[in-house]
Amino acid sequence: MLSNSSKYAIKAVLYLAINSNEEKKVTVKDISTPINVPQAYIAKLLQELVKADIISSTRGPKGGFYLNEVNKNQPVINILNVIDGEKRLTSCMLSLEKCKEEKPCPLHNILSPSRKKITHLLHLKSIKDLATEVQLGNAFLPL
Amino acid sequence: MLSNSSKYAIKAVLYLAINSNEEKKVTVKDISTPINVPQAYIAKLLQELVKADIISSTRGPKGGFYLNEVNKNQPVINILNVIDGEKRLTSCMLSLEKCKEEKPCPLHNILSPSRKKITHLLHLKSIKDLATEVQLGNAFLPL
DNA sequence: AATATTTTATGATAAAAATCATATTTAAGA
DNA sequence: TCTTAAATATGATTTTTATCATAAAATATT
Repeated sequence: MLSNSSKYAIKAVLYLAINSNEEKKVTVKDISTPINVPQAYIAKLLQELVKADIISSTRGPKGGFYLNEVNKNQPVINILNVIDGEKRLTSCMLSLEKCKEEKPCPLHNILSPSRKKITHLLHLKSIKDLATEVQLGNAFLPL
Repeated sequence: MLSNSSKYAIKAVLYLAINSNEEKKVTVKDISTPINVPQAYIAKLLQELVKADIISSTRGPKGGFYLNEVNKNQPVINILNVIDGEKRLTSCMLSLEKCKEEKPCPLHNILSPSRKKITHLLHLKSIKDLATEVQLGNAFLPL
């Protein structure tokens, strides 16, 4: 459903949402262990996320990654769009170029409502929303 | 969402559902062009599907691939389970080993109902059901 | 029985995704 | 201003997925 990369990215962003802010930055080393993703790999993903303005960073000593208020209020789908591309969740399930509402493939008719609901929810929910669920104990991020 | 292989497999099986039966078999050559999948690739997939009893075949002259009544009445999800494995659509969206209903990840809570609906519908709908939609003109299989 | 046509079994190659490694740049603090 | 700690840029390697190729086995037809 999602690529490994975007799963890692979501975990990292949620970790930052919960454990960082402008005053308390997190280094790539300190994020890699708790989210259980190889350091060199997550480093690369974090760089992409910074470039796309999903997360923030500063270099040098006392530097690191963090989420500011704007970052936190972004919809979760932004992460997926940057890492996996916009089409991953919305393109035709049979990869038919001409599959449209008016000319749907056989799977389209059946599954389109559920798929739309998924992308809608990912637009609706912000990074902060998910982080709050974790902080309230309604959701978990084990290894 | 689905692998290339399972997309191809679904297209091939639907093609057979519409264009074959015990008396009218279809060769790998005759299926590859209309579904727009490389011949050598679809050949391999068809072999897997035969082995898993999703489709039927006979060798030699006048041989080919076809769907019998049992084949046609199988749920569509059988194709996906054979080609992509059962976990592709059901495993945790963050690949957390311990993500369960009682200990859900943040995406789980939000998206689980929609995901369950998708797998439920794929269980519910048979290959014949989808083929019928195409034959009635309610769905299409363009390139 | 011989031949031709088809699937089947097996594996080679190419492309993409995932993973690892490191030199360069930036900024804080002594 | 020097040193150190951090991100950034870049690219190499490995693994997985997708694609291609072909010899062997089976079966219908002559």
